[in-house]
Amino acid sequence: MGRKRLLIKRNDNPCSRQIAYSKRGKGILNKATELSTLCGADVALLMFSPTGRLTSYTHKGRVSQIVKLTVWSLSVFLLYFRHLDNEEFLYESLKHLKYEAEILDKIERFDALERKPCELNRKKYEAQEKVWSYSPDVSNIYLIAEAQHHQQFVTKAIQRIEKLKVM
Amino acid sequence: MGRKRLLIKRNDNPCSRQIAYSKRGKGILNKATELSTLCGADVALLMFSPTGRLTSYTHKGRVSQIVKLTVWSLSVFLLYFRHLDNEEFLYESLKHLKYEAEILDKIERFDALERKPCELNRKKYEAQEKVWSYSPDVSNIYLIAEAQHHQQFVTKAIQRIEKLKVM
DNA sequence: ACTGCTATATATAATTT
DNA sequence: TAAATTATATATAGCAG
Repeated sequence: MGRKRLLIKRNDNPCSRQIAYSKRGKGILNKATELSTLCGADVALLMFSPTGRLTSYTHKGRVSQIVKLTVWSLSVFLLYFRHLDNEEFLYESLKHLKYEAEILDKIERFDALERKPCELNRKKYEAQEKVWSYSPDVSNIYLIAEAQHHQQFVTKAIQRIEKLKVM
Repeated sequence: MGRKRLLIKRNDNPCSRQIAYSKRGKGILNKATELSTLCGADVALLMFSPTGRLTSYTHKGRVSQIVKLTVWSLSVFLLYFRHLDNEEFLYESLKHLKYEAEILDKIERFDALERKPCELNRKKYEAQEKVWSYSPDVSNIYLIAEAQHHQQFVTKAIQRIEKLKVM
């Protein structure tokens, strides 16, 4: 889409790489917005620029809000590891984390069990297909805290489902 | 980009909405891939189709792998709530969750502290800007489990940072 | 739904300001 | 060096099978 046909290979010039990112980033953000409004699709887009800056898009739906919050936590953690030697940065991170924790403290009034959206009771094979179609490759996880975190999450999910199966 | 200029408004025809999603979904997926390879950017893209099917893209980097795994957990949970009345679906979910838990069990050999990538020691204001530029709106979270989950995560992050500040 | 086609709208690489 | 312009490549709306 430019004056020259472009090979999709890593651009080794840091300057033009950043320019390309800036342009294409805006483009894809626009596409995500269009897809979301046009088709009513729940879209979450996360982009870390070559210099590490995060840009994200999510429409106002439920799934994306949760994803956004999760990613925020992760991005803070990753920034923390990148800037371990920067005292002042750590202090700023800390302040922000405390603030977020306070907000999160107030969320407990919501309860998912009051919101069972069973209107989408589709055929069994459809449901199964969905579950199996998403198989994450977990071989590249480096943070032990993350692994444990997810492990706990999945374990709780199992317990919860098992409990509801018995009821 | 079609034969007619299109208003970016919700398409109320379910059939053509699905077709538009199918085409534009592929397009944005391609854009995400290009952005990632061309600019070396860490991109995560998550799209739920109008019928609820998840398509995701992440390059092979660390951040996105974690995000992908997180989102997988969330998507299973959300599907679970949508299909509460479907016994067989629950059983299939359960099988898959158990399998994932086993994989996660084997991840503990990685340790983030051996991988401190301090090469990006930039100016303070840059770091601060990054942290503050991402302010998630947490007002639309409906799952109490999710809120607690994130709260715990953030609390642990605080403790860890405070511990390292003292050292 | 799913391909392929084509006319047209959009995105963007190179260039200029 | 960032923003605007321009020439071209790409994406896709409307069709057809």
